[in-house]
Amino acid sequence: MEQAIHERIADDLRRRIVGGELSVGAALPSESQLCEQWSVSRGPVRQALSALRAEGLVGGGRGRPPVVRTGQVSQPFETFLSFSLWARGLGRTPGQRTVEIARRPARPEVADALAIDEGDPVVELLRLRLLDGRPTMVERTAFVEPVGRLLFDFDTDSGSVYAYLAERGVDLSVARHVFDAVAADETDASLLDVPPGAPLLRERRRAGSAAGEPYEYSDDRYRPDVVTFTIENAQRARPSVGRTWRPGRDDDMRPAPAEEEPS
Amino acid sequence: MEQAIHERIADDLRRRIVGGELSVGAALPSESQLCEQWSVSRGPVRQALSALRAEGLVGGGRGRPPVVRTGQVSQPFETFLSFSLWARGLGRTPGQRTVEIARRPARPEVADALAIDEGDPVVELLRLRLLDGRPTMVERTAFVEPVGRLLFDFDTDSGSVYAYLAERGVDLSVARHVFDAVAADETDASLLDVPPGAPLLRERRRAGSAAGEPYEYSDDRYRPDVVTFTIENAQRARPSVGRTWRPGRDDDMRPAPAEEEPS
DNA sequence: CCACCTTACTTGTCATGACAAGTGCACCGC
DNA sequence: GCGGTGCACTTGTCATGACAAGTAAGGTGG
Repeated sequence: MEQAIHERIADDLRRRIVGGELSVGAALPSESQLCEQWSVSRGPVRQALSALRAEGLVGGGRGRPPVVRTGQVSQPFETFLSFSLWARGLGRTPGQRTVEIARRPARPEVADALAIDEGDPVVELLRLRLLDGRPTMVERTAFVEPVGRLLFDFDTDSGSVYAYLAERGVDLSVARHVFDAVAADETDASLLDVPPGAPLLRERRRAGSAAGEPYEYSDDRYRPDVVTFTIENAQRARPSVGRTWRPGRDDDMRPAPAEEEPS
Repeated sequence: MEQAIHERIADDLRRRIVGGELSVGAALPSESQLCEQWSVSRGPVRQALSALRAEGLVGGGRGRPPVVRTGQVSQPFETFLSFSLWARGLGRTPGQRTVEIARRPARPEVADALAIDEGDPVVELLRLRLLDGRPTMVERTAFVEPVGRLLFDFDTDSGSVYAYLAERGVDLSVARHVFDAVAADETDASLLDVPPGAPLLRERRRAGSAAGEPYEYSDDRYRPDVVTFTIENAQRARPSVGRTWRPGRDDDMRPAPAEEEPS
């Protein structure tokens, strides 16, 4: 028995929900029916349904059979952390152009985020990320020195830094993302092909080990006409988060979007 | 017995964790100990721990007693939905200035978001939201007509629209938030006291009933120097989301933030 | 002194049984 | 026809019991 029964039940139901076999609003089999189908007691069945409920996939309550709430699944941790993995999962082609990689003393903001002293050495990476060849995001990442030094042995244009670090034994398992908006500076503007001062969606990310030790701090600036971030929120279920690609047109970025003005 | 035992156990442990009595990294009582303390079987105890695990508060695994992972709790649904409730929970004073409330035919974007026909009547509300008297957010909300009509009997400058709608029987129980960045138009600029074209953090929110029927669509534009949004993400636990107030200075918004430029 | 193994303790999983509480529908009386 | 009632079915909650699987510590043999 490799996988627990309740996980197999959950996986099966999840597959049927996201696959569309069970459409939104449709009623799932009742607990007793699932018990019969899988020849198990109510325990594992309830455990599976509880997991799906926590994911926000199914709803329902006492006296009411479970129903499909949505076919949307929250993006897993790795997908949410790595641009390359996210793009590939979307079926798009990720790309990158490394502008510079450098070892230099930590600036105050970086030192604070990485919990090291100002002036301690860090490895900073400045990359332009592409989606199907289109400029999408400017990434300014600072790694603590023991992690960053690994990057000098790696072609940062070739693939996912995250996957490379993972196979080198760097465990990134907790992350904190803070979102705001900034105006494009000269570097952003020329790389992303937008006018200077254009609004960009900024994600500042701090990621580290399970113990809370920070490994990387990143300042990512997205073209808001290409990428948005999404939070799905329900009364009782846990929120689900995701990064969303918007297949917009190239000329979509106007200085002031007047089309949404009321009156 | 008003509250189920497993909920009482979970509440007690949660209180002790966020209250600091159980610090991060500390071990919780083992299951058998909790069984003794509460004089219950393992069922409710495991249910309580499972809930806390889903909230990301505790970790641990087979053979290892549960440990406190973090004292941070995800903001509850209502707090994340209502500006007034959020501000008050923060200990700040929310304020609002209603610029206009109008009944008009739905524009295409609004009609699409509310799943009604273009030109169907909607009630649109344009408000400036304040935090401790400082301009913080411009809110453009469109309600479906049956809900929006209630607002004409309500002083939209007096308090929380959500609290009012809730007590009138409107159940907002699912919401979807999409984040991007836009440049401030003339209206935004004059209300928020920023230069036209300044970058704003935009949250577009669609909220509705549990059945998925949309009730409101809102375009909220935040001053990014005052409010940010946060996602806390861990390898196995569900993500926790929050809206964060940044006690910044008033002169913090420069045309181009050059201080974060590398090299 | 160190590597290995045994052992006690922990959590994960599952079965079985029982009752409470909520929902929806069919039936019945008016 | 219509409204109210009762019943069948559903999920929520909890007890008890059992075994598997993983962890950590202490003892043992080299």
